[in-house]
Amino acid sequence: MAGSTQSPRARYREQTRAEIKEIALRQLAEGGTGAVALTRIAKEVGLSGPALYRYFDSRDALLTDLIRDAYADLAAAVTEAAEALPATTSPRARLRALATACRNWAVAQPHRYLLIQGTPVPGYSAPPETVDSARAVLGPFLPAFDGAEPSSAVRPVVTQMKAWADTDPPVSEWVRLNAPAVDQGTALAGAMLAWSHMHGVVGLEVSGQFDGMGHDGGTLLTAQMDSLADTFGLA
Amino acid sequence: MAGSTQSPRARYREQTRAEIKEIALRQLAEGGTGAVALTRIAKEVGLSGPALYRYFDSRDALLTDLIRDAYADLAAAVTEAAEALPATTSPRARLRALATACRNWAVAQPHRYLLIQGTPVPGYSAPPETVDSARAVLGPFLPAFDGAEPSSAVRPVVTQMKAWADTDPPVSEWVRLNAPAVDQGTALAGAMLAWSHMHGVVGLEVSGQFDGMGHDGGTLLTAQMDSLADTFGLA
DNA sequence: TGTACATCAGTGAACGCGCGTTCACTGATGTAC
DNA sequence: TGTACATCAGTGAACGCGCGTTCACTGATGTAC
Repeated sequence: MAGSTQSPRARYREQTRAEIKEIALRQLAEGGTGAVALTRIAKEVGLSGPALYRYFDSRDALLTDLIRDAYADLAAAVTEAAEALPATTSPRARLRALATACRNWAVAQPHRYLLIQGTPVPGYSAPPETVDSARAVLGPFLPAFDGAEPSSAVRPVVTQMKAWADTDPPVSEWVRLNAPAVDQGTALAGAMLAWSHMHGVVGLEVSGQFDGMGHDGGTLLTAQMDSLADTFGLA
Repeated sequence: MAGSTQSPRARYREQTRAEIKEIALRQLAEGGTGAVALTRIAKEVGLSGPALYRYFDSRDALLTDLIRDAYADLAAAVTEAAEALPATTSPRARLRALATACRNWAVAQPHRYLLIQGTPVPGYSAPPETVDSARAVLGPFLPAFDGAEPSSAVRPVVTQMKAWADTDPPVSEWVRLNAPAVDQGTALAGAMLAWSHMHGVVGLEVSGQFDGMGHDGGTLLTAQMDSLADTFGLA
């Protein structure tokens, strides 16, 4: 809607911006953050170097955009997966489905996953909206812990998360919005553990640590989600 | 012993090599892999740029050394922790202790952890001995799964690991050496899961993702190890 | 509908930088007889 | 113990590179009256 009312100039501008980002992503995939170079991007788009500064204030601004996009994209993938679940889906199946959606996204585009979850880009500080995006990714996990009864092993985590929610109103609010009926400490602990499991598997997989092990990250992740469900006494 | 028979020249040489690496590590800590620059290292050691080539064939050779050292160091930390355990230590306590040793090492020197487990260095291919080092880190985890009875959640992983051991003799041999009495699939699955849990927590922690969450990686990791013990029915 | 002006995309030249690496060479330290 | 030679650490100059970014400028596209 906003798109169709755009002036031709603005539309063209958006198009070029998109093309620039696309090439930047390809460079990222090929050689990591350090390989994203304005000069070479310009050459590929068919522009002179300085022209890029009409579209991005600096190299950092471009990277920021890529990071923001990646977060939003991952969040969208998870949200979409959550919305595709029938209302009758068991918590266990929900965990599986969401975690798998995350992993699929990451494995399909490792460079983007590494961009947001990997080694922090040196000298670069993430925009504050990153926190919101991380929440958008994790939000759909929260309601899976409805009626959970955490085992003694994870109870310290529940306690710590409860304390966090109690002292950080936005967090508490976020949990309430996504999972109104669930104990806050339990929901947060569950989501936290799910996140950590996810990153454990995907992080290793994406860094190529499983290569030549005749071994599949999907099996590992599913198993971890299943035992997470067990740990929280979920159906 | 070998050290004391070294000629003065050789000793001096080793000393300079060590100094170079030390500075490289500091650069790594300050600005990531990309910040490791021979030119600046030389200046800090008080040598001219080309002189560094007497000590390392190239920048890549230096990085290789750093990676090898880091692996060896981490492996040593874990091994040491394993040897400090009394013979009567419960499997559960063993898992906790080893995982904590890993985490302590990583948290104390995040840049080195990121060097070996983080985003792969672009254009750099790891030396094959890396596999051995990874095994040295994971080896001490294997005997913890003596007498384990894996829950149904992780049984698919056990099956997959069993298949791996059956088709990869060196792996099978490695498991047998570290945990002769344990079912190979079970031991491998346990170590794999422990590794993944470890990386999940430490990877997020080291990338600063837990900042401002009033929340501690140690609690999370301990909880994960405890539930891993539960999942495998360990005492 | 035409004109005057403002906005915007894009250019080429230039700056300054630090990088990895090669080369021909010097002087000190070790080694063999 | 002395001498001849080989090895090694280190130097300064130089190469070529690509990088991010600034600047003054041109020409096209939009906008207001």
